[in-house]
Formats: sequence, C-alpha cells, structure tokens
Amino acid sequence: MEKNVINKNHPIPMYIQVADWIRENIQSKVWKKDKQLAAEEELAKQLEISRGTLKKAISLLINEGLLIQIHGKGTFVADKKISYPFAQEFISFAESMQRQQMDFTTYVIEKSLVHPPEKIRERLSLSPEDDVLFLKRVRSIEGEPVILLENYINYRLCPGISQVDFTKNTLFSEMEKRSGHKIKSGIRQFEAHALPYEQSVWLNLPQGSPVLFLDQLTFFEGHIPLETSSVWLRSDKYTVTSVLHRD
Amino acid sequence: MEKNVINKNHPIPMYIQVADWIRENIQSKVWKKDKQLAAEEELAKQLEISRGTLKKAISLLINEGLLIQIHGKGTFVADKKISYPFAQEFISFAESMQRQQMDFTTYVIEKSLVHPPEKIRERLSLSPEDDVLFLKRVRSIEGEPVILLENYINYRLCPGISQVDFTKNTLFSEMEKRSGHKIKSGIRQFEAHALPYEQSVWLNLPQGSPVLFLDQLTFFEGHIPLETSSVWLRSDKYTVTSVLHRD
DNA sequence: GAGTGGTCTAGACCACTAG
DNA sequence: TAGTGGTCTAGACCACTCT
Repeated sequence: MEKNVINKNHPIPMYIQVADWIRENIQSKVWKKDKQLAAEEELAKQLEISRGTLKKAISLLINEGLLIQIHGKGTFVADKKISYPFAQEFISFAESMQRQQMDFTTYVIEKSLVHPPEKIRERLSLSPEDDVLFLKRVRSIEGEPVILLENYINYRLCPGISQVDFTKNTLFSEMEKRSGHKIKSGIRQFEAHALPYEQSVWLNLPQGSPVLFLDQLTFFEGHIPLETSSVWLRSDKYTVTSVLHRD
Repeated sequence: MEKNVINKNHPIPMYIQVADWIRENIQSKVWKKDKQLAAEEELAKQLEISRGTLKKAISLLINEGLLIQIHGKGTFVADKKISYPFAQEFISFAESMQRQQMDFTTYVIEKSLVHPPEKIRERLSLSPEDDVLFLKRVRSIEGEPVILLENYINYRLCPGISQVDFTKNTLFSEMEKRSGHKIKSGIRQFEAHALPYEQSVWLNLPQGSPVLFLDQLTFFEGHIPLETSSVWLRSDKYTVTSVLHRD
C-alpha cells in the first residue's frame, strides 16, 4: 500500500509530501517514462487523502515538467531529458543540480562584509547603516566552470552568515537557517551578455563570449527582499529549459 | 456589485473569467499598486463563487506576477514594472505585448510550404510525406526590430494556414483556429548566442552581438507537437523577466 | 458506456499578522 | 482577539477519450 508515504500531522503540507513521493518515484526510475499513474480518485484513496489535495500535488509536478495530464486519458510520467527549471520555479542552482543528481563543486572567490553600493541598498531596501555580505563564487561540473555568481545578502536578516563555509553549504539553505524565515519568491531577468574580462577569467571562456546573464532579487514571505545577485551562465554547458503551460 | 462580472454558464471556466476581470482592473489602473483586495471569503461572496474557485484565479495572477499574497495580511496588487513573463507561462510574443498594451508590427520575410529537414521532422513527429509551413518574421516596437522568429508548423494539423496574412494575424491564434484545438503547453530553452550574420541583418545589430536565443516546441493537449521554432531576441530591447515562487 | 481528468461547491480547521 | 490566507475534505457534475 502507498498509505505510509505521508504523515497526516503538521510538519509539511500533505500535498508537498505527496509531490515529493511522486518525484522520487520518477527520479529513481521506479516509475518510468510514459507510465500511467492510477486515476486521481483511486490514487487519492490509496494515499488516504482527498482528490483536491492530490490534484494540488500533481499540479506542482506538471509545473516541473515531470508529469503530464491528458483529459479523458490519464496522468503520465513525462519524457523528461535533462531540464533545468531555472525559469519556472524559484530554485537555486544548487537545488537544481541536486534534483538531477549531478555533482558540482563550489569555489569561493570572495566573501566579505561590505557597505553596499547605492544601487544595492535601494534594491534591498536597506537603511544607511546596514551592511551586506558580498559573495563571489564559481561553480563547476566535472571540473569545468559553468556558472559565476555575485551575491549581496542583507546581513541584518541573516546574522552570522559571514562565518559560513560556502564550499560546503548552499546560500539558500543558509539564508533560511540564519534568518529563521522561508524564501518565498524571486524575480529573475534573463539577458544575453558579452562576457566581461573580469568574469571571463573565472569561466574559462574568451572575453566577449555570449553568456546568459541573470539579474536576481530574492524575497522572504511578506515580500521582504533579502538578496540580490548577478549570475553569468555558460549557456553552452548549462542551458535553461522551461516547460510552460497555458490556462 | 461585482457579480455581473462572470457568466456561470459554460463558455469559459469561472476561474479564468475571474482572473481576466482582476487582470483588467490592474492593467487599467483601476486597482493600483499595493491596493489590498477584499478578503478571499468576502470577495468570493461578492462574486457569488466559492472560495476555492477564487483561489484558483488568484494563483494564476500570482504566477503572472500581478498579485502577491501575504499570509495573515491579505492580497495585494504587486508593484509591477514592465515584465515579459515569457519564461513562466506559455504565451506568445504577441500575447505578451498585447497584455502590456504595447504596439508592435510584424514583417513577414518568408512564408512557404516546404518539406521539412530531418531534424524538424523528428521534433514534430511527422510522417515522411508531411509538409510544414516555414515562417520567418521580424517584429518591431516603435520601428526598432527586437525579435526574429523562424517557425516550422505541422501543416496537416493546421490546414490552410499557408493562406494567412501574418502581418495582421498571430500564429498562435491561427494555429488554434485552423486546427480546432487549443495550444496547451510548450518547452522553451534559453541560450545566449552570438548573432549569426544572416539574422543580424534583420535585427539591425552587428554580427556577433550577444542575443537571447530561444528554442521552442509547442504542443496541443494530448502532448501532440505542432510547431517548433528558433527565436532571436534583442535582450537590450526586450528582456525576459520571471516572477518565480517556491512551494 | 466506462473511465478519466476538469471544474466547482460549502464547509472545516489551522497558522500567521496585527493591534 | 479579529482578520487574513493556507490546507484539506467529501462530494457533485461536466467534458473528454476510447471501445
């Protein structure tokens, strides 16, 4: 039976638990491409949840591109190749890699508490006396650098974060841990840039190469900005793919 | 009263009608930035719908970046600048522009029925005898070209589409009209490219300029592929912005 | 016609925010 | 404490697909 999959008591909403369980079945290849899931009513009964809750879980996975539903036919495991749903759900590079069970390494180029430039202060709604943690990292897959990140983090909201070893810990998880709040949303703007010299050194690419550039702003619940960053992505190595839907 | 906003009978699902109504209030500036909406229970009562239906409408608009919700506080009109939710919802360039009440013009460079290259045939799951419509267009805003599109459309699914005047009609609406089916989903892959010479002429940019490149595949319901395209975007003129959420 | 997902309801209780 | 959104339920009826 599938019923012991979820815990009816508080910690995590049931629809998230159900989505996690389905995602795991897909990623571990227990459920293969094109497998038809049990009908919603049936599956809900097995899991001892209501159909509405199950539908909410399924819709998350449709959004991630892991499932497709066809009216009158059923729910199926999608034929998903490598996909980096960076543009779809607010997940970090680290989370995206982890979900795909890919290994990456992080090298910290710079980590320092600084007084922020005017532009950063505005974006993060900082008071004049607020400091920010400036973080500059390169991430590599199989020894090849693919992504360069420059983050500015509101230090008041994440006290002690300057002590973290970012070769071992991810920024998102540390920001949530230090602040005691959940990251809720973000804005990402995608542009194509010619790689500046300063960045080209770290990405092991010729200056002027076309790269994906992301401008990011991250919020806690309550629309409180806590982090802003510039990201340079080698789009020859790491493409951003989105599975999108119409309503 | 707000109740005449929606039609309880069939044509369009109520949650879409409600979302359209809210979107219009926001875009026409009747509801301004930071305006707090009536509480869900109250608003549902006014619209004579259930709270669940209202929540579904609201979640669409949160996804579009038009509303934000804060637990315990309320629902608010987001502070939205120009945003092109290209990476979030499967809407076409034309629809994106129309929603923002921006004018654009379309110039058709080429429109021809052709026998598709092998790669296109595979992507669209075509039989050897199937033809495709090849369409090459430039779109300009205020006289400035910003986007170049090359589309391959399964002609069997959209009979007669070769007759359409694409300076006046949009591809998505024509594909839906000719086929009698609704476009349901798509996959977009974002890359940064150095602008090839052939494309540079149409975008009025130097060859080699960094541009956003999109590789797109479009599906009807039932996961039937009907169109695939390559799109070059001037990211200095037209940036792709996504408002993203975590669950 | 049998089986599927799509929409909608009317309610319940919980968790968070604010004064 | 009052007011808000977040989650969950148990059911109903409709629309679509396939045989």
